[in-house]
Amino acid sequence: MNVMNASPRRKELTRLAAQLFVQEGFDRTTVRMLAQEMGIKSGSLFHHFKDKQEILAAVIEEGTHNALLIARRALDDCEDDPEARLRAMARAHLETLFTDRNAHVVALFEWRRLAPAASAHLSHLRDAYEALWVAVIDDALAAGLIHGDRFLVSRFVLGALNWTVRWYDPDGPRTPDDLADELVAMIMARQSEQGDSLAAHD
Amino acid sequence: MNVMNASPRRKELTRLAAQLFVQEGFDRTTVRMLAQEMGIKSGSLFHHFKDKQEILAAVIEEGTHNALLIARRALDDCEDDPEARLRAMARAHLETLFTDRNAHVVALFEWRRLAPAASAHLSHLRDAYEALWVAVIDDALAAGLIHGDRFLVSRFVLGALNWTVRWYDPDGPRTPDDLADELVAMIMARQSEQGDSLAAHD
DNA sequence: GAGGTAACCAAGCAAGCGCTAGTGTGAACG
DNA sequence: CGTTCACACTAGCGCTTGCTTGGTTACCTC
Repeated sequence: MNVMNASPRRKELTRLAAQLFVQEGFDRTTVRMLAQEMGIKSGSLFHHFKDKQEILAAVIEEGTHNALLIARRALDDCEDDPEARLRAMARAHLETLFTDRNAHVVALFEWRRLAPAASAHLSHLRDAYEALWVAVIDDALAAGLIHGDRFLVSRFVLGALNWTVRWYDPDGPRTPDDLADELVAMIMARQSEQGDSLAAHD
Repeated sequence: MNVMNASPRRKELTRLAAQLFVQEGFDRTTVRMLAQEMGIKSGSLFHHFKDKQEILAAVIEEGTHNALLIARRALDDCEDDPEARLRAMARAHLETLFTDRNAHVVALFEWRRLAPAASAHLSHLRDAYEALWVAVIDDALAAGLIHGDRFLVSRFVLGALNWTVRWYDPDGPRTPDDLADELVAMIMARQSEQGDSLAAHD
């Protein structure tokens, strides 16, 4: 049922489903389209998933689970000052957003299609992830690195980051890390010389 | 066909459609649901709109049209310095986002459901709106009010603003103007309460 | 080689979908 | 008074939807 005990086959099917959900949207993706993409017939799909809803839940769970892992690892690996942690979180967010892009686009834009039960379960995963952000933002505020309302700042930052999936071009000149650094530079009260040179570079 | 020569009845129907599209999503909203909400039978709907697509286009056109009007008025009415203009745009954006919330949520999250023809037509409206933003951001950059890449800054700001529809509670303690002011404060290089010296650079 | 199991298929059902055709009605207009 | 027109209705067509059913393989285990 959950992301841990999924068969390899199911994982692969989940990946393909995520791709289709992004291309077409959840509602317009039919079980027949899913089956065809997977190289099986539509009836066989229900051997792997109870119903279409469960496919959506699997996609979102996989993505959110990975985001949590990547963010935790990034925080563990980075230096222990507020600026480094803030930058690490922003980088980790964009890294997972674009390596696991399909799953995250689905999580961001098709969440409401989840049945209430699945939504409740997955909310915990998402809350755990957001808690990491809030902690990092709080530290940055306490250190005077940024200022403003903790709630608003975190929402604005997450909004700016999440919205990148609507315009960012991975084939363009900018790396996800460039974006993360630029965003951190933008919101920092006291711009460092490094922030300026980053902004000028291109 | 367009937002100018629409009958009052059609405008009212468009408003109701926007509400349903937000509640259920475009794909899950059936013509029967729309008709019931409007107090007519499903067949009668096609007297007012050519097809379901046209309803979506009408909703989005109405919303984008209003956004453009409000933004232009806000820029006309405000003082002529970069900071005031930046603040005015942010306020106008949130004002239209929440007075016309349904239409804008549809425009933001159901744009892809538009048929190519309608999408092409409405893109011009949206581009005109974004051009206002780019001009204001450019002025703010030139004045040293903010710094960073003009492209990235505008994307980040619009992302942060647009994402508010996902979390902002109109019944909460904060007004849209509060949000706008806080966002502008967050990205401004020179915070008022902090006599930071950075006029030297750039 | 018997039994179990994971993976698949063919066929199709019941419900719901967008949309059309043809008709009725009351108000407006010459 | 007759015509027109906006607006609504009834009835249903043709198609697609998510999902079920009953059965068939291929492989693993004892």
